[in-house]
Amino acid sequence: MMEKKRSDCPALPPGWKKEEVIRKSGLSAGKSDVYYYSPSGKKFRSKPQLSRYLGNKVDLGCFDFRTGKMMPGKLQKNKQRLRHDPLSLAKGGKPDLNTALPIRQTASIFKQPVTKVTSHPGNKVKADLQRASEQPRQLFWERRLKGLQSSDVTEEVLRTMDLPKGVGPDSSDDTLLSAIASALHMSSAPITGQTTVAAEKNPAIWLNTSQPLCRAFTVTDEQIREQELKVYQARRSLEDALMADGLARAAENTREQLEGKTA
DNA sequence: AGATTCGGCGT
DNA sequence: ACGCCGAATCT
Repeated sequence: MMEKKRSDCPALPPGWKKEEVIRKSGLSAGKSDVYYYSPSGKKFRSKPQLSRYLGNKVDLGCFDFRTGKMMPGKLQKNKQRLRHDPLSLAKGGKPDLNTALPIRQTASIFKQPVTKVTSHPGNKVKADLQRASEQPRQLFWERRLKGLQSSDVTEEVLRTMDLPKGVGPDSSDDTLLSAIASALHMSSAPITGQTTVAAEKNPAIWLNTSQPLCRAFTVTDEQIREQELKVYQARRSLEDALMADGLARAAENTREQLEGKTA
């Protein structure tokens, strides 16, 4: 069989090969596709894929995927946006070519950028742990959560719960539920709701922004017991499901082994 | 199953 | 016009 021509690629670490194949038929006949092969033989068919794999090893900022050469003067748009609007990367943006900070993969519904710590002695980034909680918040910031809903795997929207009446310009149950969940995520302090009645009359002055926009509530022992029961039951059914799955897998394995021996 | 190949979406 | 990647097709 005819070996494909894979050439060395000087712009990449030793051992990497480049291949160009011409399309033979179809509407795009005559065009070509470029592939790269790692020293271990893995195939790469795009720059983002290559970048993901190489990580910080090689800066592909000015690497031209098609030609396989470094092109001084190819980097600009990505960098400018990064300086001016770092958070846009947290949303949709480009698959950053390893110039962007990673986003913390936590359960919080807010994307939390990782703090880049350098070795500069004078660097005081996050020297005091208070800073995170001292950051100013918008009044009514919960409104941004409006319309967010949780759903299960079948995309059935989960029923919201009955909640104490809201305070402020938006008091729909779904927003309030999100606000409470967020409050639980973002602070280890107790979540009490708004404790001063004044907040209802003039929220702009009396609102406690680290508490969700609802009247103060108290959680009774009875409610705690109900919730404990729910968690217990959920754990039981999960345990059952895992057990059943384990047995099914075991049965499957032994069946395959028997078939292998008799074949 | 894995490799190859072209279509076609998004920019 | 082209990069990128899904998926049909081939081995």
